[in-house]
This record gives sequence, C-alpha cells and structure tokens, in this order.
Amino acid sequence: MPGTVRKIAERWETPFTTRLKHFVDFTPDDLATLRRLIEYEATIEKRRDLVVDGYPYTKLSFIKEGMAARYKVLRNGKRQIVDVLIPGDVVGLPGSFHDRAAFSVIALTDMKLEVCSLDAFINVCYRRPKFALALSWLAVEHGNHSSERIVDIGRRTPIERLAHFLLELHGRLRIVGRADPTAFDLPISQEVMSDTLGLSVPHLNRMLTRLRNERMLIVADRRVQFTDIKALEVLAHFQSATLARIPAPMQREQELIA
Amino acid sequence: MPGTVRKIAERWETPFTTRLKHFVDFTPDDLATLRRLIEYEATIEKRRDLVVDGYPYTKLSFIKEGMAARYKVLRNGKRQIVDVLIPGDVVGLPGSFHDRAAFSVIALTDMKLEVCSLDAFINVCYRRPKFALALSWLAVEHGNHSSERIVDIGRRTPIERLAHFLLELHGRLRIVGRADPTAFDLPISQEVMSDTLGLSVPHLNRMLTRLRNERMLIVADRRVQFTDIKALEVLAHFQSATLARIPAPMQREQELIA
DNA sequence: CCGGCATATTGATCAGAATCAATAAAAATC
DNA sequence: GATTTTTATTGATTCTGATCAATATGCCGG
Repeated sequence: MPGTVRKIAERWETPFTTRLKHFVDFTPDDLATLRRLIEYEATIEKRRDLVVDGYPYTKLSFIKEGMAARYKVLRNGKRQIVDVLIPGDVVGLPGSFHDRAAFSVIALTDMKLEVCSLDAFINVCYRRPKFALALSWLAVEHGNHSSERIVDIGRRTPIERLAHFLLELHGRLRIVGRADPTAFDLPISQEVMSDTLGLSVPHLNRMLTRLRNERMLIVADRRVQFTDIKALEVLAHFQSATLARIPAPMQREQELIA
Repeated sequence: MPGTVRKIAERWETPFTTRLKHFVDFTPDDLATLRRLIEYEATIEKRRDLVVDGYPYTKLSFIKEGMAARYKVLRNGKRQIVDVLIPGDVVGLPGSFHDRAAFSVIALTDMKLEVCSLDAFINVCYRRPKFALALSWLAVEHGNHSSERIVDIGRRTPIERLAHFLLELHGRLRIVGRADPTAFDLPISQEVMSDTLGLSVPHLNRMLTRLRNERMLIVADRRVQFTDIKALEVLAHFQSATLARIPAPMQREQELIA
C-alpha cells in the first residue's frame, strides 16, 4: 500500500532528511527505507564521548538534537577540534571506514541520535545506489568544510577566523532550521571555540569583545545575535556556500533502475 | 571472452588502481569498466591551473604522474594550500559535486592525468554500486587527511608541522610506489610548502635547516632523505595511518548482485 | 543561600613567527 | 654562456598572540 508508505515517510522529518532534500530527490519509498535503517534512538548527555580515538566505531549516527565536536588531543595536551557537528550531521562517517577511529567525538550538549549500523547502510547501497552517492556527497561536503577550515586557520587572522566560524555555523544551522535569520543559539564554551579555531582562550575572548565593540554582534545567554551581518561577512571574506546540487545523472535513478 | 578482459585489465596498472586495491577488491571486469570510463589522457604543464575557483568542473581526473595543489587565494593576497595531490589522487572530487569549484588546483610539476566525465562515472555507479562506495571511500579518506591537516596547523608547532607533513607525504607516496623506504622526490618549492603549512617562507626555511642540523634529514636536489626517521616520527607525533579497510558488506557484492 | 567548580574577562609579560630586506644560489630562457 | 627569473638563505626588527596570573561571573548541587 504505497499510500501508507508515503504518509509515514512524509511525517518523518529529521534534520538529516531536511538536509538531504537540498541536494537529492528521495522518494517516499527511499525515505521509508532510510527510516527502517534506524536501529534505535540514543540519548547522550553532555560531555560524554561518542567516539573514542583508537577504538572501532561501526555505526552511522544521525544527529537529531544537540551538538558535538570531533577532536584530537596531542601528547602535549593541546586539543584541536576538527569539526563542530550539528543536527543533520553524521557521526561516524569518517571513523566507520577505518578499523579504528582516528578522532574522538564528544557531546557538547545533551544530544539525540538516530543510530544505524554501517553494515546495514552499505547493504542498502547495493540495492539503492542513490544511497551510496548520497554518502559520497556527505563525505565530499564534509571534506569541503574541512578545507575551508584549513584556510581559516592557516591564513586568516584570528578575528577573521572567528567571524568566519560564526557565519559558517549560522549558515549550516539555518539549513536545518535551527537558526533565525540573524541569530542562533551557541551552546558552547569559549574553550571549545578556541580549540576549534586554534587560538588561546584569552585571545578568543578578546576577539569576541572586539566584534562586540565594533557592533557586529551581541553575545548573551549563549546566544549570538548578528547586528551587522554585512560588515561581518566583509571582515570574514565570507561567501555563503554554494549549496551543492546533485550531478545530473544522479536524478535519473528511476529510468536506470526501473 | 573473459580471458582477454582479464589480461588487459591486469596489464592496466595505474597509481589509482594501485591505491584502490588496498581497500577494495576490483575484479578484472571492474577494472575494465573503470578503464573504459577514461575519456582521454591529458598532459598538463607545470604551473597551469587545472581547476579554477569559481568555475564549473565536471570531470574526475586521476593523477598518473606529477603533483598538484588545491588552494585558495584570499583577498589580502595570502594563499593557503589545502591539499597536495599526488599520483593516485583524484582532481575534481570535491569540485565536481558543486556547480562551481570552491578551490583552485594548480600543477606543481608537469603532469599526466586520466580524465573521465563525472556523469559517466555516476552512471556506472548505478550499475556497479561498488564504484559509488569507492567514491565515498575516496572522499572520506580525503576528509580524514584534511582533518589531520587541521590539527597540524591549529595545534602543532611549525617544526612539528613540517616533520609531520614530510612523513605523511612520504607515506602516501609509498603507497603508490613513488618513494623509497627512507627517501623521496619532493619537486616543490619552499613557497609551496609554506603555503601548505601556513608559515612564512623564511620561517619554513629555518625549520628545515633545523631538521637538517638535528640530523633528521638531508635535502638536496629536490629530494628528501630521512636520516633519522624514528626521531622525526617522535617529533611529529606521527603514527603511520591505519589504512582503511572496506567494511565487510562491501566485499559481498558478488552474492548480492549475481 | 552557600560553597565549589566551570566559565568568562582582563592585564602584564614574553617568545615565536611574520615582515622587511638583502644576498646567494640555482634554474630557466635566450 | 650570459642574463633573467625563480628559489633559497640569512639577518634585523616588529608585532601578534601565547602564556601566566588574577579576578569576576555564572551555575550547580546540597
């Protein structure tokens, strides 16, 4: 009864599907399949490690609520956060492809995850290649994101970096409906931000103060309010990411499979 | 005549296939398919841009010979190289998924590429999901690599960064048979290296000198010779990358497809 | 409401790396 | 082979951002 499937699928809207819809046409049937892949829903509390560097992780977990950070701690005790994960992002995409994760992932807030096993997902990929391509797309997207971060840390000044980070995070949150046009909740400490941007906490704090003094934003109650987003974008050399579209042939699944 | 196919396929060994073989079983038939995807072979001369930031690029190009750099130039004139590409790497993997490339790619040396169209590749993915998964794997691998670079630039000291970069490049070159156990050709200028590591040229030079003085390596004739690779690894906190294995179900294509 | 702990803010000092500048060496071009 | 251009090396100076340190603020559980 395809009507039933559709109804269920349509009602099932998660940040992950919201994000997917921006670049690939998932049919109600696809969505139902995706949904069936979810083995369980996990609740994680703040500060708990989801993935531990050096240990196996063989799940794909879709973030439904909350934020997390992928990071590595060096022997000298310094920590570098490689990526801040938000609703709609996948935990375990890089890790699961190796026998041992190369990075840890920690919950920055309480979280809700939808968990599926990597094996199950890959099995589906054989029946629905579109899923495998979606996986590629996610990985590519993540890679781009990382590249942008390299540019940030390598060649932008601390204040540009900070501005860029905030704008970029805002943009990503917007896509999954977790931000207002000029404001968003930022439930993370300055220590986390400094470890993300490769700065010391005091210096990050100063840069934040400067942005405030320049009247570009207001930070209060773990919430960022852009007061001059234009100026901020100029400062950060920010260009809102061209959202990837799926290459033409990827839309042709029907003819090829049917 | 499957025998013929196999012979051709076996004879067709490129850095790309060498690399793939490390993580996925491509049958002779797969290899033949892959080979048929190649539209033409391109020869590029040093310093030419392969991909230009802001313009479309809809190819997947497998590097057969030579090296390239993915980079971005900021408005202040600074350049950050995001990735050094070597034989076996793919040009256009991130770029092709967007309507416009977000980074430029420049040839650091004369190069030879095998070029296929993204559309053709994706079409094949529908018939052979293994190809799509291989694509994911490449993207994931690249992402990991980028993450590692973020840690480098964000939290490692310049000398550690340099050491890490050299070891990592050496490791990658080894995989595709382009390096000796303790030495490799490094046909790139110090300017390129400094833009990769987020350092100034003079400072990079000083760090290089220091590694030489510490008797960890010798640089001559655009060739690096490790004289104390152990010490170098300790300095860089280097752990030779666990090569990813393909998740179990990915090996089961035969039963699923046949 | 009270410690106690995490987080934020501010200041002072100092080291490391950028910048500026000059020269040397090597490679490419004619 | 001479000349130009690129690349490498070294030095002197400046300045950014880390580090150390102190204080403030907020937050939680009891």
